[in-house]
Formats: sequence, structure tokens, C-alpha cells
Amino acid sequence: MSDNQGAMVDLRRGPWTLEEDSLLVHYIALHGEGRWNLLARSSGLKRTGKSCRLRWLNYLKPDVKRGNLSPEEQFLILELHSRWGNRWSRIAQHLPGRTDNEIKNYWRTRVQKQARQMKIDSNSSLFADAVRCFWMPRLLEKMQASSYSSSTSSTTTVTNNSNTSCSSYSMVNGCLPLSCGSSNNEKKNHEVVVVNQSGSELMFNNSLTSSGMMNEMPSSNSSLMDDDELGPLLMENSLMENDESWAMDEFWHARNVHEWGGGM
DNA sequence: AATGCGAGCAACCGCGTTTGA
DNA sequence: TTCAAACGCGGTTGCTCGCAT
Repeated sequence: MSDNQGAMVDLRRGPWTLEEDSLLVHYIALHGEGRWNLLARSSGLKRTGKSCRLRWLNYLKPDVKRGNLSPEEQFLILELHSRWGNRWSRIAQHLPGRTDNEIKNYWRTRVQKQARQMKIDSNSSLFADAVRCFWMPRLLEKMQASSYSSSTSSTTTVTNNSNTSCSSYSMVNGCLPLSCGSSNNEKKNHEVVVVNQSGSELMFNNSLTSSGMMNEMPSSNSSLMDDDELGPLLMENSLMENDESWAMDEFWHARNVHEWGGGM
């Protein structure tokens, strides 16, 4: 049977001890990663191979990054989740040093919390629009603010490539210049570019999702940022504030935008 | 000081997929 | 081609800690 390591006697469960961590790290230093069941049997650890793998990947691996998610990382998570849904591993591939588990926890504890407070389904298009209209713009503002405040040694900048007259992210109809709302004659080719120190750009355009369009965008025009084009963001600023809560009046504004196309 | 509660996070579990004999 | 073992992913659970009462 697969994953039936539980048939072995005397398996430990629960939190890992320092001794167990040390055993695992030393074993991997000698033999490398992989073959987790063999590792579990040979290392002296009374753990399943699965448990060893998880502990290594989520905690002990040297390049695992600890600490709060930066605004850039949060922005990326929101953006990529809007496109891929709960594909945590896939999303994690684009956040160096972050694990799928961490991203999943972030989504459940922070993002879904907002949905609960707003009493709407976190999978609904309404909530997706609320994310687009209120959360992501605030993250962009944080990203801008942090890049301005450290302009001489900035590692991340955010620019607005909008070719409309909208010159800032302070939102028309309360929206990030993506596709929030749906006024038909509103120009919709705003772009947001996140540039890292090495010059690679992450470009988001406004055609990604809105008003229930997510998950059905054709790949040909769904984004300017394809999988392989997603360069790693540098995330050196760990600015993290706890002002993620949205005022309810803003939410109701979002709902109006959603239901009435922003016409007000 | 004791207790209750909720948030955050580490770890576990079930299941689908991949691999290799 | 088949089948068992291993792997990886996403959902869920449960523990710990901080805060409010």
C-alpha cells in the first residue's frame, strides 16, 4: 500500500525536536534529498518519509525564507491566485523561498478572513473584484512607498504604465487600474509593472480577471506575464502592516461597482 | 492570576500522479 | 502492460501563543 509507513512500529508524530531536525539535516547533507521513505528508515528518525519530506521542504531547507510576506509577495499571491486558484505549489514556484504551505496558510488566515468578515464567498467573483479594487491597490501603494523611502538602495520599484490620464493608483471608482468594474467604454489597457533590481519585469495588465471572468481567460491574451516569464521578485523589504481590513463602506462601494458597472 | 478565545502556523491525512521494476 | 511504491499536492487538524476579560 502506498504511504503505509504507519505499519512500522513506534512512529513519532507531532512537532519535531531539535535532535530530529539535526538528524534529518545531517542525513540530507550526506545523501541528498529524495527517496524519503528510505531516508526515514535509514536515518534513525522514527518518522514517515512523508513527514521527513515536509519538514525539510517547509522548514529546514536552507533557502526557506522565514518571516512576514512583503507587499510584493502578497501582491503576487493575490495576482497568481486569481489566475490559478488554489494551485499553491505552482504559486509558490514564483515566490522564491516561500513554500506552498506558507502561501496556503496566508490565503486561509488573511485573505479568507476578509471574505468571512465581508460575509461573502471567497471564491466568488465579487470577492475577486474586492481584492482587485481594494487590497491590491493598497499593496501597490505600500510597494511604492517603500521604494520611495529607500530610493537610493531600492530593490523594487513599481511603475504605472497606464497610457490613460490616470496618473496614480488612487483609484477611479476606488479601483486599481486593472479591470475593476466594467464600464464598457473605459479604456482597459492599464499596465502595472513591478521591476526588480536585476531589471526583470513582472507585468500585470488589466485583462486578467474581473466580474467572474477569472478561470476562463484564454491564455493567448490573459496576461502579459506568462509562466516562464515570471522572473523572481526580490523581496528584501519585509514591510508588513496589519491594515488589511477593508472598511465596509468601501466594500459596499465595490458591490455597487460590481452590480452596476461602476456607473453609479 | 486564571481562563477563554481566536489567529497563525506546523504537521498530518487522503488521494491523484509518477516512477520503475 | 501492470502494479506497487514513492512522491507531491491540497485540504484539514490541532497545537501554541498572545490578547481580552
